[in-house]
Amino acid sequence: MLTECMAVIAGAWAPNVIWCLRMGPRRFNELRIDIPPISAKVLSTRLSELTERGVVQRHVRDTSPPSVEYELTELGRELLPALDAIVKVGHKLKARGQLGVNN
Amino acid sequence: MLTECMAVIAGAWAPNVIWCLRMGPRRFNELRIDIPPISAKVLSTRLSELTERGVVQRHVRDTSPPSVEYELTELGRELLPALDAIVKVGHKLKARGQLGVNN
DNA sequence: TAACCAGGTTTCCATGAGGTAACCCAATTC
DNA sequence: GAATTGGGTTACCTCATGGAAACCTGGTTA
Repeated sequence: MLTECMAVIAGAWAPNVIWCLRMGPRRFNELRIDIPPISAKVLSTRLSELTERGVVQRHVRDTSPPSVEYELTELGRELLPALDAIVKVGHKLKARGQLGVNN
Repeated sequence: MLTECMAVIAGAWAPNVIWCLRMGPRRFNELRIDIPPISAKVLSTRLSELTERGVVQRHVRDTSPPSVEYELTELGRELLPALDAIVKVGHKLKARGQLGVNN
């Protein structure tokens, strides 16, 4: 049950993608810049998974060359408070010097 | 930043362990029963990581044979609303037939 | 004296997710 | 006609992670 639900945000960089989209729509290459270590392969995989899961929407705008925008769905936006809560705990732990991660 | 904070709940079954501890202290072998597919190795790894991160506390009770209880710290309990939020979204997606996971 | 318990630890192995880098396509600009 | 741009896809490799199963330790009971 929990396992199943956690699958919504599973996969490398998935939470980051959701997080970057919280401010509004973003294009493929913008996301690559927002999340520097992500590769095109993984970003595209993650975006299609998240789209398939109904968390993200893909819009193709008929410009030339066509540009593609990704944005959170309403349901996707419901994940933001969850990520927020995790970030808060993360900060507290960091303040205590626990949580020894790099970036 | 987010990446760093997400590390708090990283590793297989980590969210499940936290989730199982939400009702109160639990012993090693109880957790193995609560989360059937977890192996002793992974459970013990996860418990020590979570303890190190300050999310879980380990109590050895001087019985014979000594029993060990694990319980959420105050900080650990702050993760519960986050997991809750994710579960809620998971349920909505499931109701829509998206999210094709097994268990 | 042998077996049993809790609470792990150790060894070994396979797998699959992620990283790198090269490539693709069509339209546009130089 | 060559290069660029956006938005990817493909092929290949690697290495960390998790699973399985055996083992350990010290006290207890049969």
